[in-house]
Amino acid sequence: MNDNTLAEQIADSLRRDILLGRLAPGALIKERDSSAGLGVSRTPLREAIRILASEGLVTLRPSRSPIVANPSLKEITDDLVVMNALEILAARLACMNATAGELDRITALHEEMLAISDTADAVSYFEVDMAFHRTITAASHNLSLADTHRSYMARLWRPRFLAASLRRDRPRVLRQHGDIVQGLISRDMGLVSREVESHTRHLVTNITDLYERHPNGQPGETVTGQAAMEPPRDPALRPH
Amino acid sequence: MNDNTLAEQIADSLRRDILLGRLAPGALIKERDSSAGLGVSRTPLREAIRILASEGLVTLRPSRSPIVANPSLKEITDDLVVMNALEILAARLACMNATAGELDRITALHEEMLAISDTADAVSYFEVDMAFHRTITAASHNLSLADTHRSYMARLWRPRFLAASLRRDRPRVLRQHGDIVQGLISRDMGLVSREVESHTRHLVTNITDLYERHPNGQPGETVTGQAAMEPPRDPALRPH
DNA sequence: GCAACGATTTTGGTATACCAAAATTCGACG
DNA sequence: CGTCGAATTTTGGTATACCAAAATCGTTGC
Repeated sequence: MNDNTLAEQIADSLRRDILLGRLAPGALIKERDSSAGLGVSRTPLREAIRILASEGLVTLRPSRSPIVANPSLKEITDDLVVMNALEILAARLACMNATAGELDRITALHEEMLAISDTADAVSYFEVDMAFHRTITAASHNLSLADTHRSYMARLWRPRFLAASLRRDRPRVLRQHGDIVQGLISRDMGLVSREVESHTRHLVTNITDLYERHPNGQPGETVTGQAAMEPPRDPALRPH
Repeated sequence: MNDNTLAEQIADSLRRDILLGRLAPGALIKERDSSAGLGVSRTPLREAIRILASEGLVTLRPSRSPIVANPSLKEITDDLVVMNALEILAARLACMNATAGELDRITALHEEMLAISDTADAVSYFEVDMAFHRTITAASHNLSLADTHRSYMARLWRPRFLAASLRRDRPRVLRQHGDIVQGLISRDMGLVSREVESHTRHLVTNITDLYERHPNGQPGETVTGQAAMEPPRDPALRPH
């Protein structure tokens, strides 16, 4: 059998459907229908739904069908505030704990992002953006922090993706990333804190703008393009 | 039937067993045996185990029995670092957002703690301590932050409880709590940040001491006394 | 017409049965 | 006496069946 359990595969599949907009916010996820649609039984589908609920992508209601989460702007902003604090902490810890190899990987991702910024589509561009932030978090050498941060990244995936699609902002983002890289390499905790904070502040502004243009439901239609879109990995189980 | 689902009740029960030390760190939780022992079927027990795993109290291993988590000192310290950041953020937000009523509740809890500090047993004392910190987090008016913080409180419950049992530290803890209350009331974000940080630093020291005296497994035997011990509520489902 | 009520259907929650890895046991062989 | 390996047992993963709330819809009485 496959190395992953069925429930995890289903969670991955549903997560893609939600994040790419194929499952609209507020849509019902009936256990019988969905499991039949995927050709599996209800048991692993139920488990998958709980996984997604713990990531904030699905809302559980007592004795009622789970629905695709439809967070309000306040909830998204609240999540961003928390993720901001986690990223600042991660960056500061990375200043202290990152190995030379990790700094190289971060630098390489930044340079790749610079290289493709003119030509890449939103999807490929965003993939590198995600990898950049995730690598910094990993360099903190704090597994709990990395897990929690990953969870917030997942639930903020869609708003972040939409914001990253604003091509006019790419120069600023790249400049800030460059400053963060500089701060990490020189192990300047004050600098990285300021830059991460500023980075998030712009993100909040952009997402607020987008949200006010498309108050509820789908800001922008289904994400098309390559199906090889990186589905965020579910939080790794920690083998203590 | 009861208002809570069976899986949640099982999770509550297992959580109490783990946190009070009735289930030793590293102990196997076999699905068949445990479910039979509780007189329920495997399905809700499985779900309960996933809940506890998401709280970090149980470790899942592929195709092997789940075991009670047995975190290393580094993992506990890592968790404390994250919780510290979350508490600082919560306290700063509470400075901005707390209502007068919430500040009153926080003050009342602090005064209750002062009143019972000489007479109370470890369990009752710790209950108030938990409530104090949880109320501050709630006053941040950021639900995600409160949930995430609650999760870290849960997984750090046992080390925190053992540290709080050190009676010699109570005067310092009470003084720091008083400073935090003052900072909140005067909405002085700098003050509360410093005090929360210092609070956590002492906690890390105490837990490190305890851990080095009892490296693995049980530092201190099963918690006895009243069975009415507050079992931490599982993270509330957020009705968006 | 319409509102209140009850039968039917739908749906999540739980129990049970089955399957396939993984662990264990025990005997054959060196 | 030790070691390797196959049969057996144990155990987590999955499918299916059953139950009880909740929602839906049709009916009835006003």
